[in-house]
Amino acid sequence: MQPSQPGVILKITRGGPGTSETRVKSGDSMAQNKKDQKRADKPVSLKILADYLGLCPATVSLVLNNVPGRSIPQETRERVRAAARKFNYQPSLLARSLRKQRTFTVGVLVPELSDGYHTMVMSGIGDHLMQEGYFYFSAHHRHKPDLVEEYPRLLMGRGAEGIIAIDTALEHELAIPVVAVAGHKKISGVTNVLLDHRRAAELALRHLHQLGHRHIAFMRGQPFSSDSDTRWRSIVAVARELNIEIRPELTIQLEKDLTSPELGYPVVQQLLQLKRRFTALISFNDIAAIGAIRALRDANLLVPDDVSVVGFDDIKAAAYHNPSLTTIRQPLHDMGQSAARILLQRIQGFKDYPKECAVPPELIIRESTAPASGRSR
Amino acid sequence: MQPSQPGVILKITRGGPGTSETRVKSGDSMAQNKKDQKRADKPVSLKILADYLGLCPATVSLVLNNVPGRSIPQETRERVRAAARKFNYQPSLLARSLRKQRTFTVGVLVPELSDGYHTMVMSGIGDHLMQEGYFYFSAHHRHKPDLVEEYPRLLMGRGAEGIIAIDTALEHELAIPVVAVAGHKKISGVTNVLLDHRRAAELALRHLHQLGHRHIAFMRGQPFSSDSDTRWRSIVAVARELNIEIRPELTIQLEKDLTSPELGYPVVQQLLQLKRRFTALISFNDIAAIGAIRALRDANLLVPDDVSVVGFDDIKAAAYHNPSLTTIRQPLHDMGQSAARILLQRIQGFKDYPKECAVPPELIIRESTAPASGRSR
DNA sequence: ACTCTTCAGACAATCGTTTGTCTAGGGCAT
DNA sequence: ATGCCCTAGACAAACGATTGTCTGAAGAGT
Repeated sequence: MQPSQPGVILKITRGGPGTSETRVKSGDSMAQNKKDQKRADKPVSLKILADYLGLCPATVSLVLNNVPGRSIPQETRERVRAAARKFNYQPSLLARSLRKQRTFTVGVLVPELSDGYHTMVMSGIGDHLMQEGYFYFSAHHRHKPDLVEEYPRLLMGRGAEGIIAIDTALEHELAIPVVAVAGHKKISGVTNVLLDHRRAAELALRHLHQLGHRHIAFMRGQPFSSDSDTRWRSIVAVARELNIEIRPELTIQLEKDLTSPELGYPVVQQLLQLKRRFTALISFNDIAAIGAIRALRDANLLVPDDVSVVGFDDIKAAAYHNPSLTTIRQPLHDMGQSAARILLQRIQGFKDYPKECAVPPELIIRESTAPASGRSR
Repeated sequence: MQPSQPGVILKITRGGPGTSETRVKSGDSMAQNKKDQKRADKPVSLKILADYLGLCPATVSLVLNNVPGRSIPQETRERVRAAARKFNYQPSLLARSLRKQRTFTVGVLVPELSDGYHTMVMSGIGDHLMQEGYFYFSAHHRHKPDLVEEYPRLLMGRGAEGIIAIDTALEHELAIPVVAVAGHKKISGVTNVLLDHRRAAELALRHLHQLGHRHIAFMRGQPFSSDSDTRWRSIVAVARELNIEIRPELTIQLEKDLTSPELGYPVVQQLLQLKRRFTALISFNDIAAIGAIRALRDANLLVPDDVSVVGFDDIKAAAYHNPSLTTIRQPLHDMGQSAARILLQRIQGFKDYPKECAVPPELIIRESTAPASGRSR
């Protein structure tokens, strides 16, 4: 039994055979009698606990970790556990990591923290990692190449056992497993989790084509966005098959590094100034689509009556925008989870990991698309 | 000069007086002659570097850290630095942290990873922390009390030197500095960064009052949301001063734990079924406001013609919604930055930290509010 | 009474750094 | 030639945990 001893932190309960000093850590003068250990100057370590119990740190460690194959009587085990509870002992993951060469930590590289796309992926990642007992550092780089280069190194220095890179242009192989979400470059040691863009292009173009749209404007993503290129090439390929013409003068290009709808507004304004006829617009993503719709509306064009708009991603706002967005859903949360799952498998030494994991998109039809009316510009 | 030696990793360049073994780490059999150390089984440590240089680890550490007051000739310094570069030496922050008892790591506690409010605060936090050379663990708890209790302990075990809690109901004091964003409970050792809710209520109510609204519906936040209570009390107080009546039958209460506009939709639907006249709605936040607007529209009510809606937060979607939202802006990014700044000050031992840091809200007038027309319900 | 097992736990090395102290040797002045 | 100081590093002890090996004592068996 361990009666609580207010005012005294360390006390040898039973003198051990060898070490029977009442060693009191230097920090713990008797001035420390405020409360039990509330204002803990330092968290209590294994050694402190061991001294208190009259045992050696190793033994305490064995008990608390339930190491099998060690003979320690039940009574002692309980004494140890009681003391651990009493002092609210929390093992130092730092020390443990150093010793075991395992940190249960990964690094997550992301361009931006407050963007819908990235945060939905991150929530999938976070869910899986926390569930599996891992923690993660997130580092945002805003597409700055020097940071993209530097952060993986720093993360490794902090013990990251693997890295998940979201929409990030990694340049080369790393010494630890890497999973890239929306990564297109083939790099040795990097698993790419990405959308089936071919299928996505089919869904979007077929939908518009079936609605009778023949004059379609296209918005290309920013050069630094990983998906831009692949998505565009898929669109071009599918358009050819469907005999849909892609006109250069109806093709606009995002440039700015924004995560607000402001992204899509000016480019669509410019498009409108050309006065070319089009009845539909395929936007690079939902955020830009919202900006595009605003630009159309400001030009007295109704969506979908005059122009149909298809978004991409299906971020949360898409369903509640006015008009609600027809969009190509990426299962972002799932993609994050898959990325985390694959990464942990690789960390745990699973060799036959996939080099690539393609997930299927889904067409979500809402209000922003309608049959081509013919009266539009 | 250090000619590169492909195929040989460790080589004593100059025999030191005492230790002149060509000690090769067990892992580095001569099978490892693929490339220099690309597929690094293990990152190169100070000891490996020291063996290679014929120095002792301590000396190498002294050089690389530029420790002042140590006499080491320039030539040696350069030799050391060249080797560090060559092997791409990255010090283990783990080991360093253990030794120096400083981790340059903080923990961020957040209910949800993919919510506009939280992520905007996080981006402010992230900006400041990274800029100051800190990394952070984020942990999301979805308002589950056991996780809210557990995560701070785990974070401390991982060496977090401080914690930032966003919209999180902490219960008690911790042994490390804590800054709460939108925390209202007064807890010893916790600095609260919060909005001036009194001022916010004034801005919202005055605005509607000046537009002629007299029948105003109010939406209260979820009980688990930190701001709910304070915000509501401020509204009640200001309403009394302005002689605005708060009718129970026009007061609705959010319950669900959602971060999508779905949050506000059903409660407003229910409100509409009561068929009570109101010309304006003050929403708990922008997300719920978007859902509310959708509910109004589905009931054939126009915003702002029939009902004016005021949001709260000014998330990015607010400006681009249709109609764009009149809202009370919280400087979320700034609040995150302030929280991080205060936390780091406290970690660095700054004693006279504020117990509270109130930031001013701002009224952003957009399209969702208009003069009361009288023709509304 | 003697040996052999087993039990309960101590001991020590280790993970990769940092940092206070110590020393061998060289150069200098006397 | 002697003593002293300085230089350039080595040495060792941490930090807090884990883990393989070792030992003293008690108990069992003959």
